[in-house]
Amino acid sequence: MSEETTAASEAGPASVLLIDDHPLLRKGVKQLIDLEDDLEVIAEASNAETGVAKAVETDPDLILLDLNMPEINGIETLKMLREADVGSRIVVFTVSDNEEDVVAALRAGADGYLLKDMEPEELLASLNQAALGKMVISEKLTALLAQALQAGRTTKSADISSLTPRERQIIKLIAAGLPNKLIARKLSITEGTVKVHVKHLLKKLNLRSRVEVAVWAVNEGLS
Amino acid sequence: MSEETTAASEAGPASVLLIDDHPLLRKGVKQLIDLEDDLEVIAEASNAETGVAKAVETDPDLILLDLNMPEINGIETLKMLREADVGSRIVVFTVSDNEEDVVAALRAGADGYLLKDMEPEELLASLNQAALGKMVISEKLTALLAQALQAGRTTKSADISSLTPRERQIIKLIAAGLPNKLIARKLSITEGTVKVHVKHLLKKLNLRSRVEVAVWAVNEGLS
DNA sequence: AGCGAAATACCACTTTGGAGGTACCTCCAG
DNA sequence: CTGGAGGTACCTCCAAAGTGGTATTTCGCT
Repeated sequence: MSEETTAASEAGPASVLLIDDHPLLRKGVKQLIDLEDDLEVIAEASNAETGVAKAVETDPDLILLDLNMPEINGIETLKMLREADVGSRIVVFTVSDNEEDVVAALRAGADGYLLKDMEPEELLASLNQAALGKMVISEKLTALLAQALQAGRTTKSADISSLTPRERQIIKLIAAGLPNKLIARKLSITEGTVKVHVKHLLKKLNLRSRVEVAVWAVNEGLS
Repeated sequence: MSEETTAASEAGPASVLLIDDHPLLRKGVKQLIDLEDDLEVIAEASNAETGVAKAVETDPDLILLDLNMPEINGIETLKMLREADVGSRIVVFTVSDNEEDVVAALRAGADGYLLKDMEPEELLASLNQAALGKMVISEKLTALLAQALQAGRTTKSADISSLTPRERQIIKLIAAGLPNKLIARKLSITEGTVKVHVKHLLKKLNLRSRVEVAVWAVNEGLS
């Protein structure tokens, strides 16, 4: 194997699905893309639901996704797409150069993040790259990203001082690799309660799993 | 609440379950324990199965567990006890001062590790401590333990050189906090396959969860 | 006296993770 | 050319993790 199995490419031009609630912009992008032999818009959608449906239906190579949509925003849509096991490359295409959006999108599994104020040629070049599997990010954002990643920061990211004593105690045990059950045993509380603390920890530190908590703690020196 | 809920103590002497395939030794220990007002042997077992059964049945405060038993060894028994959600303090009582055994026992959730060549008075003192929730370890072992923990080592612990390229690739992603699904996406393989690699990783590194793998990797500098 | 944060507990539920097993393919060494 | 190692996939099954609630107690601060 090694082909056919993962991406749905090979053969002709790479198929593109546009998801954007702005018809005019879709039209413009479509025209632009159709100038390119290697890319072809095979479907469009103006909201999350139909977007996901079309994605599942057409399994495109690339999905261009707007962030600012009514009702269900782009990040949610992104998650929905991934939930639906859409394997397509997903590139966020938006006006927002807000750090939180960028980080959230990449976190949610975006394969690229492009700003709508790009030059058309740049956009095409980026989309081609994306279709080939490269992660594409607008240059304007690289500095911002570097900064965000640097401090291990992602969005605001609180620090250890915002944690309660109990939480600090538990984070160390997580970093020691203990499962909730053992943490509970060690602290003589129920596993359910440990879960509550872990939940709060994840919330406060803006992390997504105990693994991230453990890594964070280790890097933070919470040995 | 705050009492009654966690340990099953209060009231009279702490109840003790002996699990050891050596009847004579059981008898000796029982006599010794019965000299102590604060401890009482309420059951005995000569193998894993009946040991677990009695533990579930009597929910003792303390379980004294021999490691060298036929058929199912002590470590397995220990795991079975924890599986069965036996909340009792479990103290391993054995002749083995082998590092692997000690580490494995503590890993498996033992609350103590005592050597059979202890002085009777020491044993009693230790058991009392254990019944009160203290972790008890024979002094002879402390040096060994310190050494084992020091290098993050636990048992022999293989190193990164024993991993295949694919495994090395995956361990980094685990350390980045990615769940299997995202790792699969990133490597363009199925989640099932990722699980296989993770399984092998756990086996090779002798770790018990992806959290431990992540911590190990971070400490190892696999950023 | 009253309020709010922290800690605890429980419950129902969904999603991940991990174990164990089979199977197929490729590449390389013996 | 046979066999093993590595990689991939798929399967079932069960445990662990996480989410969303509600609720109680304790403690410290107005």
